Amino acid sequence: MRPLVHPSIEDVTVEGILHAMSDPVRAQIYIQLAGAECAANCSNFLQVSDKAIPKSTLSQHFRALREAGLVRSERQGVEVKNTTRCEEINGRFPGLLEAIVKAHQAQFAQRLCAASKASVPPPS
Amino acid sequence: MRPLVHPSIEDVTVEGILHAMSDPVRAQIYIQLAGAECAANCSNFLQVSDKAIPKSTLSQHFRALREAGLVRSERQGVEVKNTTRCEEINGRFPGLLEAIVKAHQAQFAQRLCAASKASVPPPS
DNA sequence: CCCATAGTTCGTAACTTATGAACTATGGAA
DNA sequence: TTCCATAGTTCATAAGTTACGAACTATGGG
Repeated sequence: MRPLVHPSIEDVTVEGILHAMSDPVRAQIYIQLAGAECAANCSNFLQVSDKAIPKSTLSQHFRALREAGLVRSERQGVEVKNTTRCEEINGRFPGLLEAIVKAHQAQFAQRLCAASKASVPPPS
Repeated sequence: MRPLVHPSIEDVTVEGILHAMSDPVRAQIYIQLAGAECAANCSNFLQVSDKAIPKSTLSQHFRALREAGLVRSERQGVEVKNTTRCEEINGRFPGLLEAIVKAHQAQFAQRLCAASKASVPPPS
């Protein structure tokens, strides 16, 4: 089993970050990691917004996040602990991650709002 | 030939924007459009950062930008004029496009800088 | 040593993207 | 009109990417 590979911060690209964050499952994972107090292991995400994610798929998503430079993964015993590399990325691309996370959250809020309106028929 | 389709602003998604902007050619096109004073036609981009783009590919890139909601395309005679929808998008996702464009530009500047250092050997 | 847990890798089917060739639309010239 | 050039789209297909079940690997107990 090959070791977990992380790009050095100079090799992290905007394209890579945007691509990684353009997948809703990965974006959700990243946002939860960013909001978490401590490192999370992969299995914490076998369930993402009501959707079951097969573990091979999850493993690939973590690899994508790792190779884009968004997360750092470290073996700890039988588990892999994941943390974001947001500080490094902020150093290189200030404001980028914050804007992306904020936009994802705004969209989530807008969807919730739209759904609640849909369930209450409009005044005729 | 089917007419040019644009999503309404409520149907524009963060995922879609990120995915569209994660391609370097599309990002370059978007950034140039955003900086342009007037609408540009597609053929202005048959050449993007020293790389020739086949016109069928270019057409697909414009379609991707259009369907992600990033640009508006309008037929004007034999040409198609393209403009960004940045104001609408800023209304829905404030700061997102600005951060992405800024990051792409920062990366471009960093690459230029790295290249100029590489051509001058380090002091031994 | 064996098992359970956590995750990775592999193989393949499904999807996406790039591009040449053929097509369509528009506007002007003959 | 008819013909042609220009600008772009669409189609077919080859190449690349992604999803996920099955098989595998690594680690830490009993």
